[in-house]
This record gives sequence, structure tokens and C-alpha cells, in this order.
Amino acid sequence: MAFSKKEEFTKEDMWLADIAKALAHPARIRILKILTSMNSCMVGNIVEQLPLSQSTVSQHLKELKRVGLIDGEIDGPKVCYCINNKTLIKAKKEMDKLYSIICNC
Amino acid sequence: MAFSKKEEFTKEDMWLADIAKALAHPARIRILKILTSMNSCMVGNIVEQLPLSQSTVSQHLKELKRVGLIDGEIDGPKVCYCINNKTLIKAKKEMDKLYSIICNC
DNA sequence: ATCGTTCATCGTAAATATACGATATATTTT
DNA sequence: AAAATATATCGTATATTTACGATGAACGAT
Repeated sequence: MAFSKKEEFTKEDMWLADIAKALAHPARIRILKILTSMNSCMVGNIVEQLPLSQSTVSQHLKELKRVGLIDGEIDGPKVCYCINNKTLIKAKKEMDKLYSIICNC
Repeated sequence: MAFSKKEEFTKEDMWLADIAKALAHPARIRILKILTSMNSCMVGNIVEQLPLSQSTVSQHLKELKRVGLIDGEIDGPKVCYCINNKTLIKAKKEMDKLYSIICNC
């Protein structure tokens, strides 16, 4: 491959594709749901609810954070993750825009 | 890695993650838009509008077809691709469901 | 100061994705 | 039957993703 051609598309399509990529693993969808349902947002509590190791969960959290779907706030030795509503609302808006273009929904 | 743990999640989360995966490349988002905007749906016409080779576009079409977002109908030596509205509507519905759970949108 | 807790990062291995040219297949045209 | 056209698939190379254990860094408690 040598290099990716992803850059040769519109910023809009690239952004949406990147959001989709962040959602492209059931663990990450699950994590978003967990973050919503729990009062606590500690990594440990998330790990408990997933069939994955702590390091793997940490990587998934990193990917969600990369696109801005979640934020992590350091709280002593712990880290408290939470949904970033602003990004999520933008994602929903862009997603709806795509659907309105390509579909009769 | 040796094996994937994707199977250890709910069918719902797996399905949505798989749809997201299909949308996780700007070329595939572009293809969906092209299929909507054009009367013709020949592969050749799609290739013309993308900075990618014919074989690469063919692979992207295969991925979209895999999850049922598009259908391909053989028409002589050509293949006519089109959006599968049924899958798209289901995808939108499931996507909205996710957003309603995790977001105040 | 050391210890336990919490989490990220490093190193590593296997799987999957992305991209292309070359080739194969199928059909239409000549 | 041969040539042209349209597309899929194969082979291949590189990049990225997924997963884990081990290690490291930061903090609070002892």
C-alpha cells in the first residue's frame, strides 16, 4: 500500500469516516453505553464489564478519545471518563445529513 | 492477537459496529453518495469519480455489499450497484437508538 | 520512604485493511 | 472466432487494528 489515499476526499467525508471507525468495534459501542449508564466512570469498572484485558480496554478508550467522543479527566490515581456530548451531537448531525442524502429515511 | 473477541458482545452491538466499519472509509461514504446522485450505477462511472484504481473500488464495493448497504445486479458485462434502502433504514434506526441511549440528542 | 492502586504505554504477535497491477471471467460486438 | 469492454479476483506489499502481558508513572495511604 505504501500510503493511504484517505486524504484525497472532502473533510466532511473524512471526519464522518473517522467517527465511524471509532464506532467500528462492539467493545467501543459497549463502552459508550457503559459510560452513560454508570455514575462512576473509572476504567476499572469498565474493564470489569468487558471480556477484555485492562490494556486492551485502555486502547479502546484511547481511540474513542482520539476522535473526541469521550473525555478523560485525571482524578488522583484514577481517571474518570465521560461522554463528550458536543462531539456526539455533531456526529449525530453529520450522520443524519448523510442518511438524508443517501436514503429515504 | 490470535483471535478476535468481537463475538463476545451482543448481536445488536456487533451489527452496528459492523455497519460502522463499512462506513469507516471516506471512499465508501463517497460511493454511497455517488450511487444516490447518479442515474447510472456502473462501476466504471464510480471509478471515474474516485482517486482509486478499479480493483480498489471493487474491494470497497464488496465491503459495502458484505453488510448489505448496497446491492449489485449483473446487467450483461456490466454490474449495476444500488443502495439497499431496507438495510439503510435499519442502520439509521439502530444508530438513532444508540444515540438516544448515550446522548441528549 | 515504601506499598498498593489505578491507569497508560511498550513490546510483540496475529489478523485485517488498503492499495495496486496482473489476470481471469463474462458478455457484447465485430 | 476474435476483439473489446466491464468487472471481480489473485497475488503482493505495507499499514493498521486488536489483543495481551509486562513495565512504568502517578497518586494516596501507611
